[in-house]
Amino acid sequence: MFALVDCNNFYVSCERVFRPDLNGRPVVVLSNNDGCIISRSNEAKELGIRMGEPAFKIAEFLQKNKVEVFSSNYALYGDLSHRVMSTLSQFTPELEIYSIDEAFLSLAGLSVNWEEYGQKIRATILRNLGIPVSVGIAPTKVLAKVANHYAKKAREKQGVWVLDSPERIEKALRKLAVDEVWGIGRQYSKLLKAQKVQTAWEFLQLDDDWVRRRMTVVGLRVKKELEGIACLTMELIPPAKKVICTSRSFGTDQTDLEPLEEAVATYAARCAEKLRRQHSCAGMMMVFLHTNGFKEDEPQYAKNLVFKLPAATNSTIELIRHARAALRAIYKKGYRYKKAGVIVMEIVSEERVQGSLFACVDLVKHAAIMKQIDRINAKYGRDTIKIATQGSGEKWKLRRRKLSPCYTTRWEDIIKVRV
DNA sequence: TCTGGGGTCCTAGGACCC
DNA sequence: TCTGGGGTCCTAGGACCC
Repeated sequence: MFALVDCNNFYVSCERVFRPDLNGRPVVVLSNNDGCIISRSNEAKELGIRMGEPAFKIAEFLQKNKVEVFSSNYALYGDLSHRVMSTLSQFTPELEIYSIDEAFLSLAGLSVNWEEYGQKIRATILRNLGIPVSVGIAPTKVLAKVANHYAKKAREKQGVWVLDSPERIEKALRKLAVDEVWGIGRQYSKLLKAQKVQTAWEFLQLDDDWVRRRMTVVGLRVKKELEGIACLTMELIPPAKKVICTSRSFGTDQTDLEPLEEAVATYAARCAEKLRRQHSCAGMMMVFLHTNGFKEDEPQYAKNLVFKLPAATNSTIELIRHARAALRAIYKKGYRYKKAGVIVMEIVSEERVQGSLFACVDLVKHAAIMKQIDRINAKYGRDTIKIATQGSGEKWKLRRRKLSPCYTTRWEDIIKVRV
């Protein structure tokens, strides 16, 4: 058996942990740059606020309905996510952290009452962290997702749903719209609806060959999982990333080269940090920038440059140097830029870097410097030491007007209790 | 004024190898 | 006279997830 534990309205729930006065009220969290709605409390959902809705379009509505609005605070969400996962690890030797707010637990070999076990998980997370979660328990991962879906919907079940018999599974799948199934997105549900398939149960009645042909092995795997045949296994150790991307929209449009250089240098530095964290080096890089495609009346320009690095590296200094050169090659004066980004590819393990016969920088020396920089920044905070090109971000940094304090990760932001 | 950011996997087809 | 068999790598495009 597998359990899928999913935090309810995670970002909103994180904000509420430190603002209990917001319980029972409509609350939303915005994406980076205060762009779109990406998390909604139940009350906000009931008001009809849609996922992904641009915030400026409904600004008036939000105000009128007294919706509490927050900018994304990833430092807070990331930290609380860690704590949730560490609490979950008490319930199983096999935990797969699937995303910032979800995890699969293998319950293999456990002989307990599933319902009670789910309730225990839920109560523990709620007590330790103040975050409500839903628990779905079933024989395969896809079915655990289905169970979780029902756990969220049926409030009388108090957040736990178990699918442990063919009868229960059939009943659940007959009522489940096919596009709610994990792995069936917009395109496949369109394809399925053209075949008169509306529910997950009807999907199961399709011919395996047809599914394989039209939806590849991925679709067939989903079908088998729904039939109760486990095809997906637990991924206990997160595999190293094959591509790493850091990109942001700017708080305000940028025209000059200099702030763009700062931004791109900062993104390159973040990529370098991510590479070092997974003990990898990148052999290829892409730098891109573009104007705001939504502003149809303004001149548009978008360009990217992909190139091989002379030797695979995770040195901030090296990556910034190359990213900067690339930016200069694609930058054109006279446009209002909205977004830029750095992507690193051809990622290899640190130990398996192929040296370059013509290398003109000493990457071994760089590695030693990076190690010290990481150590200092880990202790004293990000960018305590940084490369000068990164600048201060004064001109281009994210808009985050409604940012909450970093209650759990900054000394100055810790809540003070008066006795 | 204003529209997020970061990933994975699979397939088909072409070029090329022995 | 006849037109094998087995394979890799790369790219573009399409699907999906949170």
